[in-house]
Amino acid sequence: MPRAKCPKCQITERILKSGIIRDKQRFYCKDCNYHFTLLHDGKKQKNETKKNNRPTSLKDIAQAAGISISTVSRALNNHPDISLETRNNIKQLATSMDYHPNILAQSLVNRSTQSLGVIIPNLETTFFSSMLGGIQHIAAKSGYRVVICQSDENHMTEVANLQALMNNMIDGLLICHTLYTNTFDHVKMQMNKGIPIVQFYRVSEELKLPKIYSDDENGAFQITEHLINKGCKKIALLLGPKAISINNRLNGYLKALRMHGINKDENLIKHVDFSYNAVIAAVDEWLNLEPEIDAIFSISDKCAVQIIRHLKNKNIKIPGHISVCGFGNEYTGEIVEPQLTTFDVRTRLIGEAAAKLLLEQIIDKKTKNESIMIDGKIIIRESTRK
Amino acid sequence: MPRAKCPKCQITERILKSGIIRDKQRFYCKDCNYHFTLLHDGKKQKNETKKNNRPTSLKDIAQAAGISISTVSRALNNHPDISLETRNNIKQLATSMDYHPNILAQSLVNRSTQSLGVIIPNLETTFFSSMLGGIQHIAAKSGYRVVICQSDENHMTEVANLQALMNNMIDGLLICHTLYTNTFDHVKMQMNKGIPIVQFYRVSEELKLPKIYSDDENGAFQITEHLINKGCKKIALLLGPKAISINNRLNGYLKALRMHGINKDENLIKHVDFSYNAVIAAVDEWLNLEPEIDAIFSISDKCAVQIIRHLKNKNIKIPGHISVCGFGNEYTGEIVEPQLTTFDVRTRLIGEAAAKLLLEQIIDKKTKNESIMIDGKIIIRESTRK
DNA sequence: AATGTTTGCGCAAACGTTTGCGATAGATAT
DNA sequence: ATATCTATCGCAAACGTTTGCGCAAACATT
Repeated sequence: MPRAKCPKCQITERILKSGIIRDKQRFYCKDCNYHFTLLHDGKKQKNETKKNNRPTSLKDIAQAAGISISTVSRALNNHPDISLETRNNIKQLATSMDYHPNILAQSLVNRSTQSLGVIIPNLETTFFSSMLGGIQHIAAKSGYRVVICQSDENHMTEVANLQALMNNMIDGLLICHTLYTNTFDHVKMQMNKGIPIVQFYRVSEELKLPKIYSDDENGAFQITEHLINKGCKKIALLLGPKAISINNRLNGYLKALRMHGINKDENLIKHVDFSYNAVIAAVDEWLNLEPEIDAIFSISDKCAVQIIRHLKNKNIKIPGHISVCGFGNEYTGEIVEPQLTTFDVRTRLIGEAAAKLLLEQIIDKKTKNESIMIDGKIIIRESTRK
Repeated sequence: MPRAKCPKCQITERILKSGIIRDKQRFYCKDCNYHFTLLHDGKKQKNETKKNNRPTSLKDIAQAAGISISTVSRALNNHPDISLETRNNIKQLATSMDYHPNILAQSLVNRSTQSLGVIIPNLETTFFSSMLGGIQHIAAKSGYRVVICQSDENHMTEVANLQALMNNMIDGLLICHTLYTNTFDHVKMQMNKGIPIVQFYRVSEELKLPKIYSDDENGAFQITEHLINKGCKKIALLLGPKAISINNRLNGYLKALRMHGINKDENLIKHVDFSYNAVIAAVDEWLNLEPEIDAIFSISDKCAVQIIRHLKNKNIKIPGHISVCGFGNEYTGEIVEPQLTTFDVRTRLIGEAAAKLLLEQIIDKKTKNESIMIDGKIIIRESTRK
C-alpha cells in the first residue's frame, strides 16, 4: 500500500494511520497536525452535478439579483416592506428562473403541511371511495392535499398508518375505523398533539372527538317499518361483526318492531363477517326456519345483492315470497333484478362533511366537539314491492 | 395615547415614533439608541405553551441526556461510531420521551419524502379505485406513502395537480391522464427534475416515459372475434372521446373484422363522452339502421350495462336479438341480467405494476424506459351466449 | 438646519434533521 | 515509556424557508 500524502504539506513521511472512520482509512500528518482520509475522486464531480440538478432556491435568486434572501422571500410573498419596483423585478426573475418554493422547507418553518391524512378501510369499494371523493373535493377547494392510507380492514395496519401519518406529515386527520377496531388507545395517544382529528362513518363513542354519523338508526328504522307496512312479520336481520357504532342499525330495527308490536326473535338476528360464505350460510339457516321468514334486511348492499342472487338460484320469488332490503345505496342495487330497496346513506356527503369539519378546526385553530349526522333517504325499489 | 416606555432605560421622555412596522407602532428611544415596539402581553404565554405543545425533538433528548444532538441522531440511527451503552441509553430515553422523528426535516435534508404522488381521473369508479388499491398496496409494502390527486377528468386540474405535487412533495409520480388531455407540455416541463414518472393505463406515446399498458388492442380483438364466432356480422362499436392510446381498442376491433373478411362500416363506429344521454342516443341511432345490427361492443362496462337496461326496456332480446359486450370487467357486469361478456383488464394489476416500476426507478436511482403490458382475459357470460 | 418619520432592505435565528470532519481520552503496539 | 492507533463524541454546516429586529437612507415636518 502506497503511503498517503498529506493534502496540506504534500509530504508522505511522518504520516500515521489514524483509525477507520466512516469505512475509510484515516491518516494523521504529524507535520501539520492534520487529519485526513483519501477522498474518492468522484466527489468533486458529484458536487457539481448536484448543484446543477437542484431546483432553484431563494438563494439562487438572491445571488442572481445581488440582494438578500429575505428580500426575495418577502417580495414573492407580497410583503409590504418591499418596494413595488424590486418586487416586480424579483417576481419576474423568479419565473424566468423557474422558481417554485420548496414545500418541505415551508412546512418545516410554518409548522403546517397543507395536507390532510385519511385512514380508510378500503379504497376499492364504491362505498368508501365515494366518501374519499367527497373528502378530496372539499380539501382541494381549500388548497389542501390528501394523503391516503388504506387499513385493509386490519386493525394493526390502522395503528401503523396512524403512527406514520401523525409525525408531522399532516395538519389534520380523517379516520374511518376498521370493522375489527375495538380498542382506541392508538388514537388517544395522538389526541394531545394538537392535530385535529375527525372520525367519520365508523366512529367510536369512546373518543371525545368530532364525528360524522350516518343516519343509521333512523335508516334501519325506516327500512324495517317499510317492510312491516308491506305486510312482513318475520324479518331477518343480517348484521356485520359486532363492532363500533354501526350496530345502532340494530336499534333502529328493534325500535320499528316494538312500535308495531312485533316481538324480537333472536333467531332472526345474525352477525357475520362480510364474506360470501358466511352470508349464504346465514341465509340458508333462515330458510329452514318455521314458520317461514318473509323478509331479509341486510346491513350491506353488497350482501343484499348476493342474497338476491342466491334466492333466485333457489327459485324463491322476490318480493313475492321474501322481500330483501339492503343498506348503503350502492350502484349494484340499481342493476340487480329485482332492483334493491335500500337506504341511501349519501357517502359522498359524509366525506364532504368530514373534510369540512376538519378544515374548520385547522383554520380556526380550535378543536371542536361538534358532531354531525348526515341524513339519508330510503329508496324503495322492486325487491320489496308486492 | 399614553407615551411609550423604553424597555431598556425605562424612561418615557425622549421617545420618538419610528414608523409602522409589521402593522405595529414602532418607537425609538433617543437615550439608549434603541428601537422597540409595544409587545402584546400574550407573547410570553404563547411562547411557553408553544414549547410545551411541541413534539420532542433530538434537541430535547440531547439536553435531557447532556450530550450533543449529533450523538443522539447517530445513536438512534445505529451508527457504529456510538458506543453500545450510550446508544441503548439514548434509545430508551427517546421512547420514554415519546420521540418520533420529524419527517419533514428528514425529507428536507435527505431530499426524499418516502411518498409517491398519484394523479388519477376519478376516485369513485371501481375501475380506477382498484388501480389505486394496487398502487397503495405495493407502495405500503416498501414503506412509501401515497399522495393522491384526482383530476376529475379535467385537463386543467391535472396540470394544477402536477404542479403542486412536483414541488418537493414526492419521490416519484404515477399519472393516468384525463380523457381530454391531448397536450403534454405540463409533463414535459417536469421531466428534467430528476423525479421519475410512470404513466399508467391512459398513456401518451408523445412522452418518453415508462408506461403500463393495458392489453387493449388484443382485448378488443378477442371480444370482436368472439362476437363474430357467435355469428354476429354487424357489430356496432361505442368508443369514448377521441383521445390518447385508449383508442387502439379501435385497432383491435378493425383487425378482427379484417381477419374475418367483414367490411368496416363507419356508421357502426361512434365516439361519445360517457354521459348517459350520449350513450342512449348512439344506441337509438344504431337501432334504426338497416339491415339491423346484431351486436354492440361498448368500450366501457358502465355504458354496456346502461345499454343492456335500455335494450331490455325496449323488449329487445339479449343476446337473442343483439349481443352486448363491455370492456373492463367491473362488478356490475356480473350483476346485470343477462350477465355481461367483457374483457378483464386487471386494473389492480395495472396499479401494482405501475407502482413497482416507479419504485424500481426511485430505489435504483436511474430512469428506465421500459414499458409493460398487463395481459387481460376475456370473460364470456350470458350477454353473448346464444 | 434640525428634528422627526418612513421606507426599504439585510442579518441572523429558527424549524428539526443528517453528516463531514475535528478532537480527545484511552487502548494497543513498539 | 513512547509512539501509534482506535473508539467515541462534539462542532458546525447544510437542506430551503420565514420572520423579528436593526439600520441607513430618504423623506417630511418644524
